[in-house]
Amino acid sequence: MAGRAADARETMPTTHDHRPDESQQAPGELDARKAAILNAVVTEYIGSAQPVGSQHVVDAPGVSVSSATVRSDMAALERDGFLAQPHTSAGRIPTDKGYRFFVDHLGRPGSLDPTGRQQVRQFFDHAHGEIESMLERTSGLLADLTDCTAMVVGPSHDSAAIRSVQLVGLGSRLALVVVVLADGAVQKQSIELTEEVDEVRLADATARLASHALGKPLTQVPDQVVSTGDPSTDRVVAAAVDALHTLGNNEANEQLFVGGSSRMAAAFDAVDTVRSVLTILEQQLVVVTLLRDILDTGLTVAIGTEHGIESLASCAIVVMPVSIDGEEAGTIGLLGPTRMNYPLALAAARVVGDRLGERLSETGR
Amino acid sequence: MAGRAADARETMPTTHDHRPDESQQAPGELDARKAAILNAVVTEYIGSAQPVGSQHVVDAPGVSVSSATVRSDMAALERDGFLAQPHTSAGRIPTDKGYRFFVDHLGRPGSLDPTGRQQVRQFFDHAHGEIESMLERTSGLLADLTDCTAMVVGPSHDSAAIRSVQLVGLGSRLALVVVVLADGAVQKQSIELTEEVDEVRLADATARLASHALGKPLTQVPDQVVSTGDPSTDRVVAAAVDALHTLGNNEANEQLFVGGSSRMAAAFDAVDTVRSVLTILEQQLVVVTLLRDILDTGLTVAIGTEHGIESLASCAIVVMPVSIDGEEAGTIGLLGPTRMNYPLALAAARVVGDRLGERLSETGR
DNA sequence: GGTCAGCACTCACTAGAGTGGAGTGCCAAC
DNA sequence: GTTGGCACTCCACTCTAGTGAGTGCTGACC
Repeated sequence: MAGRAADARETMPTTHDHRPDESQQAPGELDARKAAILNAVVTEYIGSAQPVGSQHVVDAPGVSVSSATVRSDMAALERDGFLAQPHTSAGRIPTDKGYRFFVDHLGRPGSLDPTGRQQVRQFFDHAHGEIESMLERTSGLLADLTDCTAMVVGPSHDSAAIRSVQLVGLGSRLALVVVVLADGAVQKQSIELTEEVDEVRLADATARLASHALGKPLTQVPDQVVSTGDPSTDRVVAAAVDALHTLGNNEANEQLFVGGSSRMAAAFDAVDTVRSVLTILEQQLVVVTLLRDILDTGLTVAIGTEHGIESLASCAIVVMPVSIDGEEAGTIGLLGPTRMNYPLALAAARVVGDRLGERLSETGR
Repeated sequence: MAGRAADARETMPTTHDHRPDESQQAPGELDARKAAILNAVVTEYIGSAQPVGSQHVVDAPGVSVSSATVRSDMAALERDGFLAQPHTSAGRIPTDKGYRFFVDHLGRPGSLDPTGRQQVRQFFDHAHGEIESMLERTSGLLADLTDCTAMVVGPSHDSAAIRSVQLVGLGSRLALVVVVLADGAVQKQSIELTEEVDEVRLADATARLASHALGKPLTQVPDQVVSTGDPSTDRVVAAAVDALHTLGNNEANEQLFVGGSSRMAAAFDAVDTVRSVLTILEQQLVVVTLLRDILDTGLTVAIGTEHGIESLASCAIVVMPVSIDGEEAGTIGLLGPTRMNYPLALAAARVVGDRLGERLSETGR
């Protein structure tokens, strides 16, 4: 049998020879029919989660050949790493590379179905409340639309100017620095005082702090403050400036909202996988970094091992930046199994991202 | 065979007759040995998740009888609803009623193991930062200690007096009401203005608002405000007072932090159960209400269907109020399968709850 | 040379039969 | 009331076909 296989392979090189002529009319490195077959396999597998056999593919558009021919093409696709077989005599399932090709060349841009569009419209028509609760609910919306777990990262406040700063006494030696930024964010940081400070001094300190910090982003508040003349007040101001820097350098600066994490449980049937994915989702910093990394590499979709996180090897992530007035400010992410519905997820992320951006720029500043 | 069973039952009533004499020295409604057997079954089942046979119980403390006698007692416990059999010729597993008896009468108060105590001590020694992040991390600690999902509800701000109130302009017709409460909480609410308002008027409005609202809890700020003399400023103040009421009546007043939700995936092997439990956990309001309901009924532990939520029928919940200076302010909850380790969970909740309360009363006011 | 019907083959999945063992309930005896 | 003994139950496991969806190969056709 080994002999036969070898014979067969000798007649095969033709598969490679024919590429130059056909690759022109086909996307990427695959001829049109192979692309169509890959498309059909991915599409069906996304729907059924079952290995796809050659018979299921013959009726797909662009594939008007017999199942035998499809089989031969599928074998070629497998050799090239686009498809895989769970075991001999089973159908094919797409590999990460197969999904990648699908996303890059095949999946039509796709748009939301009318129900989805309606849902989005309704959501943003009735959107109200503070930005945090809106982002929270947006994550829920996205999860509903795509049946994926949705991650929404709030705008970074790095460049937002301080609009107001105030010192509020809370106890004899405890005060709160409350900052309002130009984008409407409110942040607080408590400071312990080395001595008791009365209301008048706090007011003085607030005034000095304001004249010193107003209009600058948190990170760019200068260290050196002109003295108020009163050393005790000066110490309070210094502590408050420190607090502002702490806030500015806070790495949990961007808030993360995760919606629909329960959908990961439906996506996999191995409880272990579910657990490890949920463990990742619990780590805010990891998730935020992950999304940023993907964006930084210029990707919109990260499939399987393309992002570095091992526990998410059977997942795909769709990311979409949210921009306010052209400026990048926040990120949307969708997490699902590698066999997620990419066209839908991409469409949903795009639409919701755009609308969210518009919405935020209306109210935000 | 049916005949035999009937015969057997005729000789059985003795099981009931003997109760009056023995129930004195035994807790609840069970004689000492049955209680010991139940104890052993629950304890072993919590550890192994496997039905427990009579043989596994004979060596347990308080059970110095043969397996045959144990079987007869187990049969009685089953008749009384404390144990159940997955099928004939299988061991017994505790019913909800069995767990209830265990929790009420058997499980020794129990304390954390040294490692756990160490962990708690370390945590609170190094605890720092704002209350929100501390509660968040507390939920993580609890999850680590108990291997359950932990829920931490922050203090209610219902009775906290307003310590500072301020209006900050954000755009031509947009302003932010920023409130600092006596417990250190900062809340914000944006208000849309019907007309453009300059900084001077905002300052006037802030001053009036302060003299009007300072020292009162959010919900008790009076509607009627003394006029500033300027109708435009008055309108701003009115809108701000409205905003304060909105904040005060916000039902999401108490923040919820959920930690270790991934542990639910490890607790059940049915993916469906995991999904439905996670779905509940996503609904903040439901969870907060649930915890409050359980506390209100005077329970510390709610097992199976004792709380009303159907999707949590295979779960148990441990709740523990957190008090600051004797005043109830927050709740700790632990969610696990009904076969969770109750003594451990109770001990952990108590210790962490106490320490958290102390900690909050130190810094909070 | 690509396409295709035909064919032999592979292998997960299912159903049924058989077996071992953990567990039960009952009973007669102590 | 307790106990050892005994018959019985039924899950869990293994083994054995049998089935069917799927494959790869081949030789013939256009």
